[in-house]
Amino acid sequence: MAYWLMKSEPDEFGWEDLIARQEAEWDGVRNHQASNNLKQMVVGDQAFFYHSRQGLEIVGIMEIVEKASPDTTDDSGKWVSVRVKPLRPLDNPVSLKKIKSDTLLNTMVVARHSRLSVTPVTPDEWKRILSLASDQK
DNA sequence: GCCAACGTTGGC
DNA sequence: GCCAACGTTGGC
Repeated sequence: MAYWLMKSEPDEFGWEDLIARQEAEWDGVRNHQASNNLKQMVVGDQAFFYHSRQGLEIVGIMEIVEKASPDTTDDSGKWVSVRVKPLRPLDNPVSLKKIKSDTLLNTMVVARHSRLSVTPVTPDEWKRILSLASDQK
C-alpha cells in the first residue's frame, strides 16, 4: 500500500466538504507530475488531506476508493481523477512549518516542491506525521 | 497582496 | 526547437 499527500484550498474544497460528502472525485489536477501520481494510486492507498493557501496543514486521512479514470471536469480527455473517501481527521493538524522544521520530514516532496499538489509520502514520513498528530501538547 | 518558482504558449 | 512573454500556484 502506498501513501500520498493531496492539496486542496479549503475555500474551494476543504476537509469539511469531504466529510459532508463522504466520497468525492479528486478532480481538477492539471499538472503532469501530479497526474502521474494519481495514475499510480491503487484502491486502498491512503492519502493525507492538506489545506493549501489557507491553513497550510495536514488535517485528515483519506483512502483511495477508485483508481484513476478520466476527469469529468476535463473536456480535453487528457487528465484523470481518482475517487476518495475520508477515513479520519488528525487529532492535531500537522503544519507545513512543523514539517519543514522536522529533520525526518524536511526532505518530503511536499516541502521541496510547493507547487506540486499530489505528492508521494514514504512509510517513514507517514508514521512520523501520525506520531506528531497524536502528540498531546 | 506579493512574488518566486514553475509550467505553458507562440513567434521566429 | 529555442526562449521570451505570459499565466498560475501556493508559501509567505
